[in-house]
Amino acid sequence: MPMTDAPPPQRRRDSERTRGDILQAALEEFSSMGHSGARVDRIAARAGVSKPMIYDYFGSKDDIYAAALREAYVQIRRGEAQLALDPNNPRAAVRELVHFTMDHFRRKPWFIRLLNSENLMGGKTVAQLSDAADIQSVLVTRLSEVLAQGKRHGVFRRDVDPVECLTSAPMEHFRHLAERRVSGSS
Amino acid sequence: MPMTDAPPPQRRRDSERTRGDILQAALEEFSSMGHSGARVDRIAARAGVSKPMIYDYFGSKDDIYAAALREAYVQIRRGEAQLALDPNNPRAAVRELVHFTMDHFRRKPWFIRLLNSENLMGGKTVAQLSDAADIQSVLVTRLSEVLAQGKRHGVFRRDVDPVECLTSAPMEHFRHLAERRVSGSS
Amino acid sequence: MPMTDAPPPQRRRDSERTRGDILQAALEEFSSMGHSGARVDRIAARAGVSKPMIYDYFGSKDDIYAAALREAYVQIRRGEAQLALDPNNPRAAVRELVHFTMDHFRRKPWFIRLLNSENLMGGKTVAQLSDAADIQSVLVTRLSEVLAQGKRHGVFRRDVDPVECLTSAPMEHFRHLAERRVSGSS
Amino acid sequence: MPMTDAPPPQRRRDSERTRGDILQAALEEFSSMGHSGARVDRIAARAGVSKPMIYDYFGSKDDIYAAALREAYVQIRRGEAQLALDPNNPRAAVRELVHFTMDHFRRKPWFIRLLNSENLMGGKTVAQLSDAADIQSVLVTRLSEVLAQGKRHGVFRRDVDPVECLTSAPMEHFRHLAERRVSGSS
DNA sequence: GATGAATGAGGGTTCATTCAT
DNA sequence: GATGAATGAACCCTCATTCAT
Repeated sequence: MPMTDAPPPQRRRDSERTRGDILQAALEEFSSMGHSGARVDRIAARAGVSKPMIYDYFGSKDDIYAAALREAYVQIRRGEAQLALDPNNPRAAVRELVHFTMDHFRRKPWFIRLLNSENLMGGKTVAQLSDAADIQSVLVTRLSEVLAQGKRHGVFRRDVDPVECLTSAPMEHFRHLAERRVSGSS
Repeated sequence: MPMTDAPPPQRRRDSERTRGDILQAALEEFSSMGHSGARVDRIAARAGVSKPMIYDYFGSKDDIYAAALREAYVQIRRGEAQLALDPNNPRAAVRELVHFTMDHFRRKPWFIRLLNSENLMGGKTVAQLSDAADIQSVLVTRLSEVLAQGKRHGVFRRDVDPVECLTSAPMEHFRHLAERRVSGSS
Repeated sequence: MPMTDAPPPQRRRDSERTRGDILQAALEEFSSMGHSGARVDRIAARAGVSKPMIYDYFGSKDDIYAAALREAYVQIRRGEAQLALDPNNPRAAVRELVHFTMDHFRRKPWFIRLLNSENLMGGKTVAQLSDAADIQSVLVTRLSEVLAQGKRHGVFRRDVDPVECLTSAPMEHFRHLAERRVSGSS
Repeated sequence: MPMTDAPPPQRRRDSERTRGDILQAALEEFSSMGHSGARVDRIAARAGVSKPMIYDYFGSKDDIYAAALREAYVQIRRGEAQLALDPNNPRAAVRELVHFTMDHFRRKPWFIRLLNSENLMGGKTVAQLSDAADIQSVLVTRLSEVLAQGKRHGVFRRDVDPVECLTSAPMEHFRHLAERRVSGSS
């Protein structure tokens, strides 16, 4: 009579991994359901842990939301940091950055949905993450370099504040592009 | 003694107006809070009616949501219908349509937020509105006309399904524009 | 086939009475179980209402607790107010007051248990009831009168602050009496 | 090389001390927060041990509560046992006992609060401690001696059951004293 | 012996929805 | 037609308790 009955669920003892699993599950749940539509039970189920663990690792639903948002930004910034931007060709560098961002949107649709969900809850903005500045600094630094080079090369007409680029709503940005595109092609 | 067919119209007027008030309140609540963030109490308070009235006029929270979505589309379509599109200049006609849409987005920010909130509730899509087809038909018709003319004039290279234009995510649309814009300007 | 099935629970529509029922139930539950031992479910069950009603009438568990405490004081003060105290015999008046209080303790044992339960939750004291002063003022007034008369008649040796009488812990009071009694009788 | 019978005693010492620490922490927690207000986490933190240790040394929250209650009684009884009561002066002996008890209350306020907390949990009474009788027997014995002597000396009018003295609520006891005091002084 | 990690069972609170006037 | 009063079903969160190292 061999031991054929599967071992009991064998609760994970790896706290690092558990934390990651919860975060991933939260990312999925929040981006697909929004902040108020998300259910802590579902996050727990997706992560394969019990509900109280979520409160052990993160403090509350809002805290997991913040952590998920933070994680999303960390992921995209990490990708940007690994980009090889040619400092001598600022135009191409900007193009590269935009392309990477767009590609990230397409490859991880939950990202843009998660960002959108921010608008739907009063007051909770990514800017309120305690270390938001640190996280965004990666992009700011790279953008600054590129813009500085561009100015030096005479490619861009005037000083552009990289932080302003970040804070201007993407919609506005796209709107401009769209309008110019249409009028430009007539 | 003029206008003596009195009471009924007045009643109906009030009834109609109450319905409108509720709808407007729902529009505001849903677009600012999202589907699950919205509270029926708040809609009632905003509309200045009691909660049961809401269930009298609409059947359930989801029904009000659908009605609000419908109303939003009706409003934008009504605007489009009043647009004077030159059938002999399809390029300009498309430009006009896009401009109107963009302007609508800017003037009524709740519209785009309401549309976004759709993605955040599983399954509930505008397509599920019972008369979605009818509502959208205004735009479809106009777009069809324009595209047909354009094809005839040789402006557009190939058949374009107007419905496909509507269902493709706006983001995708913008992405194309953005990518072309960048590469086109290098 | 006569109508023998009892009418449905016939939900109470009398908000005044419902409020009173909840308060009474809370009084019982809190005094028998203490603040943290009390269960909102049980209060609701005792009062014969559903749980949400408790949150409609009072705002939270802590608020019902405060209301119950308040009610307890109101009840004992009401009794004191109806006491006929002879202003010309301060000694007898004090005796009367003490007797009434003791009797109240004996007739409504929950009262003293409810008061005791205060000590078991940090910070929550009767003094924190917003209108504590108003409620206690009945006793303060009566006590002041009696003490003033007593002083005038030369019965009490010196000014006694009635408020101090109230704030001094009953235990301390009893301890003094007990010690004097024992030593006095030796 | 003195004192080489080393490890075991030391171990036992530590074990004993850990147990004592937990008990002391429990005493503080239970008397300040009541039975249901007490948190096992806090007891562990106060005692400087991990939570599972508590379940190793005691079996459950209720068991710690019982142990704390027991410890409280053991402490007061130990004090009483060391009292030098003059068997030939029963009146003074009783006075001494009462004085000691009152002093104990004053010096260790948590004692009376812990006792009070009993009333606030249904069913859990000191009487349910398995060895309650043994613990209380110290006082019973001493009281019996004193009362017996008193009767022999003709100081007390009739048989008094010492156990009844213990079970009658302290409040009742104080009430008698208070009433007599007031009426006696008129 | 000691502990970090994990959980079942329940507690307080909210919310969409209905009843009865 | 209109509403104050009421509720079932969750939802977020906590807590005593145990497992596995």
